Amino acid sequence: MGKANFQRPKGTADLFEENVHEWQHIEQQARKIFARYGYGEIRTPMFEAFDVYARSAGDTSDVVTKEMYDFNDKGNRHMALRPEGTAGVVRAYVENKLFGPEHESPYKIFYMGPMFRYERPQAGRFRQFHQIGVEAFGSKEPSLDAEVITMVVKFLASLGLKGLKVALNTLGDQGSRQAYRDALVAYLQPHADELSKDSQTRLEKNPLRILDSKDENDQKIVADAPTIFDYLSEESKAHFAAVKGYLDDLGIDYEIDQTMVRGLDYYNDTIFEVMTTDPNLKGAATIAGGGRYSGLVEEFGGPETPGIGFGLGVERLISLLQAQGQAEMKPAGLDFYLVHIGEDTQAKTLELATALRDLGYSADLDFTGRSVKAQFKTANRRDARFVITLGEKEVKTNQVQIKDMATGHQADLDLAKVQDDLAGIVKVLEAEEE
RNA sequence: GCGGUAGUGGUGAAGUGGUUAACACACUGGUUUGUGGAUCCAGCAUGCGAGGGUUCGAUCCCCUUCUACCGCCCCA
Repeated sequence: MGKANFQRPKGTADLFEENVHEWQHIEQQARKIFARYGYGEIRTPMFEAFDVYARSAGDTSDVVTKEMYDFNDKGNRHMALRPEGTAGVVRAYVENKLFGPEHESPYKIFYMGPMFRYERPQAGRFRQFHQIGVEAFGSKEPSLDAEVITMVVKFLASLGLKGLKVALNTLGDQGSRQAYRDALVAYLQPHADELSKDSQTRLEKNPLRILDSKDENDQKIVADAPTIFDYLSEESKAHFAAVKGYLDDLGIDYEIDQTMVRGLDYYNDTIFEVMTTDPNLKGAATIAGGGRYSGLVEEFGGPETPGIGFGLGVERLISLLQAQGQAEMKPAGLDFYLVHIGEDTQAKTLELATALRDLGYSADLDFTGRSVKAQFKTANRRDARFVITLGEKEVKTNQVQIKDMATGHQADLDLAKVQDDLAGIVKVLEAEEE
């Protein structure tokens, strides 16, 4: 293990080889599908002024009070590594006046990259983790809610995931939410003594959280609590009904979950989560979470603009993919592996490899002076389609051997005419495979 | 931030207060020297997360620390 001081920071990961392939696949899939829905990419800084996050998340939220990875820079500015994507995107939206008339509305964008939270690592929870997220600004239309939800579902489906469910709820508008909150507190207050310790503090800080408490007794008490649906304004009711209607039309399955709430204050109306029912990820069942919000753009000095978005945890997504055996982790096999014998062949071999690469093939060779047998073993391990052998003899005659690793058949290849010959020879060898 | 479990080579792991730390996989080399995926042979931890202590002696006992994992808070 070596020196203890050179360990990677707590809660971070090094990704390489197979792991990277799955990441690339996911990111590529996201770009492809989001583009179909008209979402362009936005890249914002990985850190912002501390206040950007404090302002958007609410000063008392856990994210701000205990999870922020913050620091003072050399100019004594209070900065923070981004704990989530929305705040930075909203800041950029306002700062670049993307609400201006020359830009599309709704303004639809996605982002992907690392996020940071100073907390104790655990299953599906890291100090540096990655999110793929989406935001759409400037439309209150419920059809946009439906589009966003549909897009996540389609994206996840494209990765071959199974056992997912979309949980849907509404928080109502500001007024509905406040009225409901009061009603909930009024209902719970008489039971305060019976509530779990955690829920007693939640009663003060964030009563809605009690709804999804894990404590059994809390759940019993909550079972008879009033629901948000009793307090929705007509407008919020209509909005939610419309979202459900669109999702039904689109054939997207969802479940209404009245106990689902949000950690951040700015959400209202539609909220949703995509969760897995896979028991392996019980502690990190939520793969993606999002919803509609209002007031954020104003908070950053822009015009009143509604928004909707979601964030998706890539690490969680990957553990789920792996649990389901869906992770595609085989690297692509090599087209050509060049075996060379003798020291004088190195130059010629490198030359041939370069020529093959210029022709668009993948090709590799040995750089450690190993035996022919060893080189063939490597070719095999690299899943090479063809092996080309160069020895003293071949260099002299300019005729090399090309071997089809699947069949063992060999043919001669004229080095002087690689470009013209190759395709023909490959065709012949392939024919012999029949 | 709180509580719990663990930490042996590239990997999975066995193991004991006392000369050479099992076994398997992987890897490297060889099996007549220019040909792979099989078999067989050989090699592969001066070291048991790090630091300190107890002891004649510690990988195995004690303390501290780091890290990972599990649960809570919270969340992706």
